[in-house]
Amino acid sequence: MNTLAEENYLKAIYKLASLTENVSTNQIAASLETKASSVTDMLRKLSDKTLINYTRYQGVSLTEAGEKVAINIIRKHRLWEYFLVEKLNFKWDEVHDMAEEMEHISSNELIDRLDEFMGFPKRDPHGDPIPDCNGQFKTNDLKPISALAVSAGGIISGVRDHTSVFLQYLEKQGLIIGKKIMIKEVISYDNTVVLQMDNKTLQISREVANNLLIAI
Amino acid sequence: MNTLAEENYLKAIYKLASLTENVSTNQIAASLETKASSVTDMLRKLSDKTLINYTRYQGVSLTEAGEKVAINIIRKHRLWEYFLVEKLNFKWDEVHDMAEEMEHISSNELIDRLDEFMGFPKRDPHGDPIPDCNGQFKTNDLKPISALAVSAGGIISGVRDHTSVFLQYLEKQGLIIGKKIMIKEVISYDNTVVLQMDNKTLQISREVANNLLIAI
DNA sequence: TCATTTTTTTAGACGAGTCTAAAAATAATA
DNA sequence: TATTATTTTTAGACTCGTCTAAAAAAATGA
Ligand SMILES: [Mn+2]
Ligand SMILES: [Mn+2]
Ligand SMILES: [Mn+2]
Ligand SMILES: [Mn+2]
Repeated sequence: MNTLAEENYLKAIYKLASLTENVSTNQIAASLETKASSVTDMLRKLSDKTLINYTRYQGVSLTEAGEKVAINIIRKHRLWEYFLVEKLNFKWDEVHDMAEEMEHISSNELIDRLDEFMGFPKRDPHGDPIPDCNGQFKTNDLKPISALAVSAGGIISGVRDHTSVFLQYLEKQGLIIGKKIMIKEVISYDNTVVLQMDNKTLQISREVANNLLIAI
Repeated sequence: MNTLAEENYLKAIYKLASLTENVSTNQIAASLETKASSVTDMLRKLSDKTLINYTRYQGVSLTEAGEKVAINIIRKHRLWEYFLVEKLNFKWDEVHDMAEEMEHISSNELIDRLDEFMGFPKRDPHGDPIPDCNGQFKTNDLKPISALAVSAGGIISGVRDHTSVFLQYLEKQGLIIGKKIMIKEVISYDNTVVLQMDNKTLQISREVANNLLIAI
């Protein structure tokens, strides 16, 4: 059907499209750690397969067919992550790279049965919604902690950064999904956020606050 | 580490080596449904990586390193097949092609945890032994039914042909792993084998008898 | 043994996916 | 608006894995 490289491009475009309507060549290159010239080549190929809308210098968007493929890859990624954590007892910071490979296992029958085997989970270990077999899922209506005002609060429900080093830091601080937090203060000097959790006070940097998502 | 193509070549060489000591270029080409010239190219590459012993026109054998890689791929293949049948309720004739993809998932930690999750199974759905995490496994001491004399018998314990069409045929005839059979007669005209199973008599062709393995 | 057949290797090409360097188009700014 | 800076595309090359066609080596057998 589609090659591994094509699938990775479609997924990257899908994720970038949630931020900006039309995705640029350079954005894709940065996201896939490749060169703009390589991206241009691939865009022509994906365009020929009518998986993206592409006109030179104009940026790209996914077609309906392309979006369907992208969502299916994300579905696989998140279900495998869930499997690795819930069934094989990996930690949430260990599963992303493995899922990056497993999301390309082609069989849909397999992934549907995996979904059923695990009881149709709704969220992956990082709080991201898992699309169902028709590609439907609730969009995450989450805000970064950095967007909250003082005395506002909520429940930790997702992360923007899936790297092992970030997730391990959160774990160490006890900042895991499901925890309730409240903003006590934002230090104006460097935007450090002081927050309350479990009757404890702790400080997180602006950068961490940007990458930690709260359900309000 | 090794590419997908390299892994498939190593696995093919390993399987062919169980039949003949030194494996020929043409044998590999046939087994992988590719051309002899492609095989020669890959052999040079695998030789450079010291995964095979290769001298021109002489055929190949795996080095210790190459054999280790091959056994690990087979371990992954069989564990995934077991998973698909035992956990996701696929039938034994449905899992081979999926496992062909899954055997290339790289993480050994993952496969070791999968092994543990399933209780360290010793045989895959087709009766083939599953190597443990050190590559150890009992060699299958099985004979094809066609090698048995009249009035000899045993327990169906493996298959030589993993194609869906063959396995479905066996299933339909009730010739599944664990069943006890006994040879009643071999018809000399075409070597059709008449056998007894569950107080029933049934006939199988020479070809089927060649591909159905018995523990004696 | 020597000619013929078979097997294996080499030579040269191709597509996929990538790269660097340079050109073209677009955006920013003086 | 004209010039400069940035972004994007093109041109040409490379690796990987494959192919066909042809040459070389090995096996067969008259
Ligand atoms: Mn992930
Ligand atoms: Mn995730
Ligand atoms: Mn198999
Ligand atoms: Mn098997």
